[in-house]
Amino acid sequence: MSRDDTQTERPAKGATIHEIAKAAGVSIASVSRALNGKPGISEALREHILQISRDIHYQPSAAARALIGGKAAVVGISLGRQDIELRPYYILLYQHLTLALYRQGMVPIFFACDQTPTLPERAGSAILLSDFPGDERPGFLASRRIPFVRIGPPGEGFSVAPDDRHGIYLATRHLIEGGRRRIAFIGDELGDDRHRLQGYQQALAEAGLPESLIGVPFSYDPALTAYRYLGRFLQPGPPLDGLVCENDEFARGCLTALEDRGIRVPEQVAVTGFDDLPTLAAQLTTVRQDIGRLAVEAVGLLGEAIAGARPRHIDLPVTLIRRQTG
Amino acid sequence: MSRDDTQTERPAKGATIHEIAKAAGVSIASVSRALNGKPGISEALREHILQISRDIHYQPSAAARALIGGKAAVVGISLGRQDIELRPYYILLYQHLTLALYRQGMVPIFFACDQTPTLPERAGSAILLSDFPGDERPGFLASRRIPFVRIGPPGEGFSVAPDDRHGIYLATRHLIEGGRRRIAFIGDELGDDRHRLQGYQQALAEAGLPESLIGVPFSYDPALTAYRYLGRFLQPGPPLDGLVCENDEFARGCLTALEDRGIRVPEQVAVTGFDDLPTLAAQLTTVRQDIGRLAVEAVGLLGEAIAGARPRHIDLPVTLIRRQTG
DNA sequence: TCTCTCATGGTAAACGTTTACTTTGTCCCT
DNA sequence: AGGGACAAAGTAAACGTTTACCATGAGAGA
Repeated sequence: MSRDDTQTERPAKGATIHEIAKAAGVSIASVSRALNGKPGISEALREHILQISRDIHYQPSAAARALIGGKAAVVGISLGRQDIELRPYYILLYQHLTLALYRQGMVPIFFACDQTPTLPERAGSAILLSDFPGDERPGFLASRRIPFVRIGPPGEGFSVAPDDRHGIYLATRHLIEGGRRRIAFIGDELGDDRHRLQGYQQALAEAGLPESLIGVPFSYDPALTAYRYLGRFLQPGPPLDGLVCENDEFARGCLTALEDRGIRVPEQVAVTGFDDLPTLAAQLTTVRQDIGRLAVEAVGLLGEAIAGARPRHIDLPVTLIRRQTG
Repeated sequence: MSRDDTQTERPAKGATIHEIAKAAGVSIASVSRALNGKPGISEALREHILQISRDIHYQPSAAARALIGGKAAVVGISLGRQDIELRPYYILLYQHLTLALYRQGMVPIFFACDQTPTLPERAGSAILLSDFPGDERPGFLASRRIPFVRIGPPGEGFSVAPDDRHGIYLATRHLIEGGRRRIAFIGDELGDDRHRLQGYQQALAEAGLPESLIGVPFSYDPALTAYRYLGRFLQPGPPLDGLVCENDEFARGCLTALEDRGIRVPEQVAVTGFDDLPTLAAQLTTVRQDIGRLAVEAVGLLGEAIAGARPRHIDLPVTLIRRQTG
């Protein structure tokens, strides 16, 4: 949770199922059926009700649902690769998702990636985190007809993601405009961040500069890994003057490695991160993404998925935050 | 969430206010009044009702309370020190707490340490994580008459914690029994883990061995910090044959540092951790604590605190897990 | 044309509390 | 002794859903 987040512990009072019913001129039972994608209602009426509920910003009451004990309110959150599912970025995302779901009257339960096959037993819908190439979860959920939303790049079904590629492009461009000419990219070629590498490549190509990739595998301790990988790279002296890191943790590891070698930042080497995590990015020039918004959009899409709307992707804007390191 | 956790997405159905009423031969209104310390009921009857509710292990449904409109169902989780609140251990704890609370029909919302003064506006009770010496939160909450539970060492009010001291004692004893004689402790003297140092000291004292403390401050990247601190310590060659680490992350950093210097584990140096985090402790000899149980006990105590029972502390058992590193 | 069947939509109960309102009964004052 | 005041306890409504069950009407088979 960002520290200045205005938390609402209950859905704002207002719009109930009864008001939708009144506005639509139907009974509350029909509204409930429409909202939960239950059968026994005509497609036309469902659409009509959905539209009204959108118009009046209807928010289901978590308390009422919990009281009943229905399973519609349970959302499985399927974590991604086991090695990175506890990174600060995901933690923040879990928290925001929890809050966003609660505001919609839903309850999250967490599933490790390899536990996901058991998800349908417990949850009525799902949010998939950090999908990766070859990820079997979307297919699995689709085959079980479980409504779900991916947090990741456009593809089949519902999805939402920050504009990774553009974010890194911005950071790289920023370094280039600052006069840097030997810019390396620190990142993992695999995983759900593969679009970030493309942003780096695009910016360099446009400027006619050579690429230099330092592949750092994700792990439980990204900062330490980056520290060691960069350390090896720096052996012969600094062959570079700019470092575009795929996330803030890599950037922190790089900063520490540079500091331990007496290399001045940003005079000798400029460093940028990605995410703008509150606890990590203190002085870091980085690309900010709005995790709170990401969570809200994901939950919104989930509502659409449950109601059976047409799949779509939402791309979230990112902004370059200039601080001391570049 | 541990991967084999049997999750229940709904609160277990249990005794309700109606059953108490029937057992006591009174109306539910009287039961409610007794339970909430409201006036309009005789002291004798109140006592009687309280006794019965205790006997049948009554747990109020926070969902129902939330429906009515109170904030009784909202539990503020006050995070600890800002620099460590995103560590994997706490993440796991958040997740388990969230689940345990849902099972009681309660909803957690998160407060950063410095946000905690605003907690009473939103939540009816609280769980305090990682209290530290000089922590003002318990006093603050007590003065506002907010029921709360600390996750930490015994003291005033309700609290629950794993037996930190004994766990480290076990690990240290294990190394001593394995023939190690120059055993260092890697940890932060501050924070809520200060009891772990004591366990180390006790074991060494009993064996008549000298202490050697490597102070490593907590931070967003414990593994990297440990790596660097241990690195300095190792300069003149390995002056030690055992490393007792205060947590698994420190241990991982130490293992990496040793590996980078070609020091063999466990032949030359044995290493132990603490927590047994699923993603970190693969081959690590470590002390396991049951985070799921910790969360459940914390929520149970919170129920007692709300009902106005007598404060108590719960000490949770820990076990030594022997793997390859020691 | 009369029923039988379905699809559709409505009615109302249930979930577990809190609380405003009502009833009962006791005690005291005149 | 009659009535007013007050404490103690009960009754029932309300919170916002979900869902089992019932009602309606249209189309179809006879």
